[in-house]
Amino acid sequence: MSPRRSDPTARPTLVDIAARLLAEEGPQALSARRIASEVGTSTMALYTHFNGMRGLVRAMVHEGFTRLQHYFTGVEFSDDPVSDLALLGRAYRCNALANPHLYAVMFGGSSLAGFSLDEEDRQYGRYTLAGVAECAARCIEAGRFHAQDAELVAHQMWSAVHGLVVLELGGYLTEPWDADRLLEAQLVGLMVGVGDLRESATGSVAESARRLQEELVPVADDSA
Amino acid sequence: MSPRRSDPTARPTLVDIAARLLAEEGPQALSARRIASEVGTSTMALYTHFNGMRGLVRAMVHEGFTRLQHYFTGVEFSDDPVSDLALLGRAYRCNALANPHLYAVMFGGSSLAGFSLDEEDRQYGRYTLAGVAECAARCIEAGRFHAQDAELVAHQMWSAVHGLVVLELGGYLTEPWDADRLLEAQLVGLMVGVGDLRESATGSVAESARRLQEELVPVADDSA
DNA sequence: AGTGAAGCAAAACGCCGTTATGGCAGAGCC
DNA sequence: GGCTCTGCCATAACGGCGTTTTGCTTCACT
Repeated sequence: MSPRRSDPTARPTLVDIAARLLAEEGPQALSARRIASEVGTSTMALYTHFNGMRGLVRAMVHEGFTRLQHYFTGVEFSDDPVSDLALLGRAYRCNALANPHLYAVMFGGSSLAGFSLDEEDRQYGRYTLAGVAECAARCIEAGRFHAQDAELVAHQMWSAVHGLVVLELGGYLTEPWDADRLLEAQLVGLMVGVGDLRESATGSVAESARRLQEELVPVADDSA
Repeated sequence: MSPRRSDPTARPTLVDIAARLLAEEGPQALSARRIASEVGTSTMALYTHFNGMRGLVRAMVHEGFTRLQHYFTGVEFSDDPVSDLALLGRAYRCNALANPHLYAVMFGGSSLAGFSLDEEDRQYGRYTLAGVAECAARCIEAGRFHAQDAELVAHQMWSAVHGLVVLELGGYLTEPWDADRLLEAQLVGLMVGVGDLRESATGSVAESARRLQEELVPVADDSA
């Protein structure tokens, strides 16, 4: 009945090749026939293992959230939780820029092969962001934020950075209001908006920019 | 060479029917054959008038921005520019909720028929948001915002609300952190983040919620 | 009336996702 | 060893897709 969503031992190659195809040549290269010929089998393999094209796209979405999770776990908690939160935002963007097409499929855009997420997929996605809420809670505990609801703060963070990334991937952000500059303003604005002092927020965001190079880039580079 | 992008006198029916099809049955109903049979012609009409499927999707994107513009012009400037700005954010969301599939195509999601926007399309989209920057400038002039760059504020506003809407349309925002609640927090957070006093921001955002019913809903309902 | 261009119907081409059929290899059992 | 049974996949077909070609019709202009 249900497609074998993520059985890494059985056919890791198929979803990997599909992900590579999507990343390198975009959505239109991701056809059942093309994948099959790339793997060296017939299209039937795709049906026995993934119950069709939709099942494979679903498996790829899960893979996408796993990669996002990987970026998130790369940020270590410091004694400045606001800096941690800003770094999580940067990590979110890094993942999206590293896997732009996959990211587009994950968040409802790119209706690939008539694929649409179901509630289980979305719950899977929400769970990935649990760490952000945890970090927001630490900001509140530290007295940096006046906001009370850590989950709400996490969702504000999510939608703000997500919106920036979608516009960036869509090519809407160009000089002089490019994504890099907008991100800095957006992060500081977010922290101040939920209660941090502007001076503290500016410092923490700047600190997170420093940590991006030192902590996160090595994590992104290591080969799984 | 170039497809007749928006020639309202020649074939208004074709793009209208296509838009209706997209709105009522979603992206997979939007096929050249289906549209042709709905209009009562052959698929060739689609090529003589729009240079193929991509050209028609492009025309629909322009139509989408026109609708967004229509929502924007529905908000009248009051003597509280922050309330105006918040209302523009609400108008943006209203348009997206009224035309969800079209909205998805406009912003890079939903790679319909291999369609992708070109720089002209994006410039068309950016121009639509000029009014937001204008309103942000009025907030700055009124001394409500500490931020200096009105365009930057407009972009922050855009990406924050855009992100919220994309997550909402993707089904990611559920109780108790639903889109309605998140929008209120996001709007207040934005205003405070760019320099408004929390008390003033809360008042202006609440005022904009009142105006949404009085000003904008009538505009949305009037038939063109 | 003659001529030109424009618009569209019909059919075909090469893709697509999907399904039905059938062959083949290996496991379990006698 | 032989037998069956099951999982896996190659092949081929089906319907639908966007697009192109061809040619007919219609209509404006001289």
